[in-house]
Amino acid sequence: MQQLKVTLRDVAAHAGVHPATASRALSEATRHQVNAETARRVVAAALELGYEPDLTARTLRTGRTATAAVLIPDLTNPLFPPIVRGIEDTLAERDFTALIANTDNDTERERRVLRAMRARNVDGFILLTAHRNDETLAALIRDQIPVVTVNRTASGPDVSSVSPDDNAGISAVVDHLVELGHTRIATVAGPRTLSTGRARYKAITAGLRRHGLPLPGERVVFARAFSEDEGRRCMTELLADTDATAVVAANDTLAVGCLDALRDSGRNCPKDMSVTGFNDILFMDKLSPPLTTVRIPHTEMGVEAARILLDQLLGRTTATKHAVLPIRLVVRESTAAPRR
Amino acid sequence: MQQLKVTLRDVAAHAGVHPATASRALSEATRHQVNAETARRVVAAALELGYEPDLTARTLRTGRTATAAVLIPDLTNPLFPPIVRGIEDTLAERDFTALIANTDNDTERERRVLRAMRARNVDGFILLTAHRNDETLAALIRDQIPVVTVNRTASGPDVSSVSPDDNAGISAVVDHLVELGHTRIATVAGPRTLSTGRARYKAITAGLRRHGLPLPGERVVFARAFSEDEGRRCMTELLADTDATAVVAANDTLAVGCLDALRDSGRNCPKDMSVTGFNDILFMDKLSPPLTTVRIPHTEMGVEAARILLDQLLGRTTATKHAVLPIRLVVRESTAAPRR
DNA sequence: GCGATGACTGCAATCGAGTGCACTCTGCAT
DNA sequence: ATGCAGAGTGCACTCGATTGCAGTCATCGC
Repeated sequence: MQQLKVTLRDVAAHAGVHPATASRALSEATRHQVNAETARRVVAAALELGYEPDLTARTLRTGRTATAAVLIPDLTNPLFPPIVRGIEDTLAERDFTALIANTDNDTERERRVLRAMRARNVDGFILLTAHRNDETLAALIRDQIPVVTVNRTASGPDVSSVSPDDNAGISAVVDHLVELGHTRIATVAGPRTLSTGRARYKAITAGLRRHGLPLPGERVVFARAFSEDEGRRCMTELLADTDATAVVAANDTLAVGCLDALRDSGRNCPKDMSVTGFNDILFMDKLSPPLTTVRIPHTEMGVEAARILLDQLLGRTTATKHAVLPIRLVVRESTAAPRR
Repeated sequence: MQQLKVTLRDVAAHAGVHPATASRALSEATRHQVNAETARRVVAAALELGYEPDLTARTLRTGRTATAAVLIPDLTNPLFPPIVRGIEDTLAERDFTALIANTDNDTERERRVLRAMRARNVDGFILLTAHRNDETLAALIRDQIPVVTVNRTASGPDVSSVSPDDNAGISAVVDHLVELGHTRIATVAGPRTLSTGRARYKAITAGLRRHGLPLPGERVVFARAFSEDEGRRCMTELLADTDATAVVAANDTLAVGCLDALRDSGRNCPKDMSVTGFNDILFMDKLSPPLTTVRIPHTEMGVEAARILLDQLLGRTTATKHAVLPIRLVVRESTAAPRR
């Protein structure tokens, strides 16, 4: 008959020592303060009783929770689950837990989440929600709480970050389209308040310039969010008045909306218009047509972010680190040579 | 200059009362024990200082964490994120938090997760991982910890559950196919160790029988897992020797694999073979062809599960409850009348 | 005028683990 | 023999909020 809750005192009693001694014997760091034979007895007793230290009590005493908060815009967006898994699995290796919260890009909600997380004494934060002037981020830095941003970065403060190589990705896309013979290339750009939106937009202008190609204003539409609806709206707007033969969307979700708009307008992709995405989220290979896009290492990004955070939490380093992970162009059937 | 950590003693001092009084004044349930004017002063002080009670300390004392563990097979499976969001949002309304963990359908991993969760003193569990003889579930029930299973159920013990109406869903699918003129209907069934696999398989045999149609052994293949690979394998196996004109897959993921296998074999869906899925996960409307499937109320399932758990945790009831949520057949383009 | 009732409030213990400090005891050097 | 170092333990307090119990004080009834 296993007891419902085995406490340190139980273990100590069972081993015939004081709880303090038992505590020291059970912790790797303090074991040397205890006689080897005593330590052995305590460990044996702990094992026999099935002792699991109460994390709550430990936290109250030490102030550390072995927990990291993960703030994401919306778990339902297929970009995030693989990243979150990478984070969770990596944290778990060190017996850390992730607390996930969705902000829906809503400032008010984000504030609430932040308070809730801090009331829970989380040790650090992983933000997939950073925007250009991020008050959450600023608050964390002010209070010296370890943070890592993933995918998106913020301007200003020096914070560890993990992001895909936006520049290389967009460059590859542009090169690919130019190689196919496109010269009139348009873009559905992401929101300028998000680093991914800005970085990719800049990369497009740079990429086209490199090939001596222009990007006139009428070939650029900025989405107000990374959503299918916005993709559809932007594409429709472009279609109203453009001679472009290809559209570079700032991410897959926008690209999916673009494909919808093309279909609705009776146009064919890729015959009438090539479309590209970014991220290569789930099922992009199953669309009609399968989407040419830029594959980013989703899980790896999560893994790397968790590693960086753990390095800070375990005190192995305090230096900020910026990881830029390699991408790969995945050519599928949404891109083809322009008609004539 | 805000203090880094405002404690109850600070609030008490600021209001000129004892911490015990402050505690009582701040809790809805004990406020009546305190003089109204005193309570007002305490509340004002708390507000002014920006006091947030330390959840860790509260937990240590009360044994309640306001936390629910959510065990899912794999967050990366698009079926789960919407359910999890429903859970999280509903828990948040009562200031509860969800702790999410992935088990990958691996017993060993599940055991580890269970221990970790219990060390964290979670108040209750929501299991999306239940299988027929579930030892995790059994352990929780033995220790009288509140549990709700979602999507899948377990055999045996009486546990609260939330599931889609598998029976009605498959019935609707069968009716739809029969109406289109199909008489030779095959199935890629789910694993028999999972309730969803069994229930839907039974529903198919029942549905066909209702129409006086047979389901001979050569028209049934059981998948070993709900994966695309298994869908592909099962469909290939069926194609080797069948005169069926339609395939009912036990869920969308299997159906996606079926579509792949059909394409690989040079066949056309729906002309050569109709295919149906179950769940209507993300992007099923964007496949080629868009998948006819059964839409289940993902988010609602999560919401309902969280509600049931909260009812138990807040002591509003101890009765188990079985919610079966309504489904809706979504006819798209992967089903059509059989060729001739 | 005195006891009783009840409304408030404070005291002190508690939850379980961790840790600074002090104490004991052994072994060794002077 | 005395002193000292150092290993090993135990004591007691801490973390912050909650709560059973007891104490204070005012009010009311008789």
